[in-house]
Amino acid sequence: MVTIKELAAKSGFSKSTVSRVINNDHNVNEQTRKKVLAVIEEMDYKPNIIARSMITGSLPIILIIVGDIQNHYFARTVVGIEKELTEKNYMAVVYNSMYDVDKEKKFIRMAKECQFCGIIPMTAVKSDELEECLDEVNCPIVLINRDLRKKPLDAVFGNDFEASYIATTELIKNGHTCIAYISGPSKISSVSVDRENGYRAALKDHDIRVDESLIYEGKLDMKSGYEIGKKIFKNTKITAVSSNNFLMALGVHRCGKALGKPVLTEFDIACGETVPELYEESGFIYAGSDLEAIGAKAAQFLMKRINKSKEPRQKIIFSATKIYNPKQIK
Amino acid sequence: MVTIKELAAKSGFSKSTVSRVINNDHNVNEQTRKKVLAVIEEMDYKPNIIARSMITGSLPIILIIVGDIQNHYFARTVVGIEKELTEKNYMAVVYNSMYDVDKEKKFIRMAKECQFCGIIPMTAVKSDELEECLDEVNCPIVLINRDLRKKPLDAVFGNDFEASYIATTELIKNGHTCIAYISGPSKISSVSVDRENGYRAALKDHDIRVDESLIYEGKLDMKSGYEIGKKIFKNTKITAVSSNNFLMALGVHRCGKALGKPVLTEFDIACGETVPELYEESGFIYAGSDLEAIGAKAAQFLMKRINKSKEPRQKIIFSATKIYNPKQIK
DNA sequence: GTATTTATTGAGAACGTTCCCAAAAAGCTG
DNA sequence: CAGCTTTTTGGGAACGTTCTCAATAAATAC
Repeated sequence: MVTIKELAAKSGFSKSTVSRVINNDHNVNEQTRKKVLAVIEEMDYKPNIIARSMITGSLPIILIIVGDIQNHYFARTVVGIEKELTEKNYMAVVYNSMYDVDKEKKFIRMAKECQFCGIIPMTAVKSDELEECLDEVNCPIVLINRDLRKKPLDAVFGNDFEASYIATTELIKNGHTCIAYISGPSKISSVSVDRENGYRAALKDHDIRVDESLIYEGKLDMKSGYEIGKKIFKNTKITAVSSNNFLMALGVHRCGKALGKPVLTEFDIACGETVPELYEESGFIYAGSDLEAIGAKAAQFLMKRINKSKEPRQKIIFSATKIYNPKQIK
Repeated sequence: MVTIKELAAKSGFSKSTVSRVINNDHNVNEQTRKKVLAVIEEMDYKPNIIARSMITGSLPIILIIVGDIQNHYFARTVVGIEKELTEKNYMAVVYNSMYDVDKEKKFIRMAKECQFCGIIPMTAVKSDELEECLDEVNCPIVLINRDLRKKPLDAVFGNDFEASYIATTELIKNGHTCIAYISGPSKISSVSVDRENGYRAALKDHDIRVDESLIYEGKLDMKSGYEIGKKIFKNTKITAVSSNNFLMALGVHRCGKALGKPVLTEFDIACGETVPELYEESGFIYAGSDLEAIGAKAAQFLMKRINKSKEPRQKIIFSATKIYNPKQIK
């Protein structure tokens, strides 16, 4: 590999001058700059990233921690982050914690040891331990759909209240009045609380009484949706379900099919987040924020901090713009 | 951060000796080793990866190129690779080429510039350009489900013939005799050829004549499956489809539902690869190799090469062990 | 007891950059 | 043209490792 030293020898200038040209420092004569640039071109010089990182003390790599990359929610957001990073010549290492707090802590420590230049922890659960762990880290951090109690950090959010409100409203538009709700575990994340409130508000705004017995608390996974489905289908008054998330909605769908119910035809199922690409036109009703856009924004925030921006802490909320209801098309 | 220099000062030995202890070089007195290790423990020393990479000339990071990380085929394999790497303190950067050869070339060059220590190119298409590009790279490369014409490299394969053979046989077990097939573009990859041969062999072995008019060539995506579905459902003799891949199978399913056909109940759909986790018990018949295992094996191969193994080039084929047919359970 | 080997340690270069500071060259002021 | 500032350049340290080679200490051989 060609080094600065060789460029210096070939061009007749010193290492320092060549370095200045490379980092386009303005303290260099226009003539010299041209000559050096010509040599760079000629020798096909590429800077040694490791050597550069040796000086700066960090690699142009950021760590993204996700619960499970096979979950579309994380996958899409990561795609958004990476598109943004690649453009700016940064890279990302993605780690799956499989929703294990200890693993997440391990990854965060690793990011420090590996001298990554930033972290986007899309960590699974709220935890004081995790907050402490993030406190020890000295590189920039940007949060997605999460706030920390103590540390004020840049954060990007989807509008979960709105998403659930819209999804539920679509059910009402389709003529449903007896709509069950499957909530998430409210203690863990504010997302679940917001979505449930969206459901409640949608009913109220359409003069439908909220029946607490129609609200079931699930565990966010498909199995949980399946089990709750069994209860829901016993109550023949219910003609539709609004679910906190897609996986539980899918569970209800599976359950309904197993029981021979007219799911996705007469019996509608909605959820307050976008669905995986493969399910996009499969009949589920959904509303959610643009995950790729959220990821991209988070990456932008992070890069600003990496470049030592002193702007006050920012927080952005993305509206729920991805809406789908097959019965209301055309 | 604690450095070797500080360890040296504190322990009373030289940088060199401390370095030897860290890399457990045997040329060091047992007493000294213990003392130094105690200091390392006490000061919570962590080696500086960048400085180390400066010497070795490469980062402990490998590049994985995939067509699209949102495709379960890639996602699962990547999970397998990463599990293996993380254990050995290596990291992975994953890039989505979105099936664009130019992007893939760009990524390969980048891996070289960034001095990554290995590449697993799960590249989309066969291409001479790409082969040339890989030729220029000097770090170890391991292939998955692909062979290069010129360069003999370690490679890991799924058994595609077998997978398609099994999937088709399951359809026959379910009582079907008039089974259409959706092939992939045969010019691009040997995978498509193998799977088609699996279909043909399954029919022959069960004394069913292969009717060439029942074989449709698709483009691997859902839309393509949907379009072919239209043709298939016109022919009322056909009672089942065996598809090259899952996405086209899903397309047929969508088409069938739109046309009001009894898909996944009377009309069976099978494919010669595993399906995304969310579709695992949705009614599709499938057979395929364990993608995580394939990924893990590829990572092992790669790490052997990184550690300068001089073993002859290896090639492993994973049998199609993941089989699902809802009608043949119990 | 001297010579030779072996085990253990240390000094210092090297990796390819960036950064600080000083030197040289050029331009300006009076 | 002396004295000043500004522009442009170069020398060399620094980053934290590993690696080579030499030096010392200990052990063995004769």
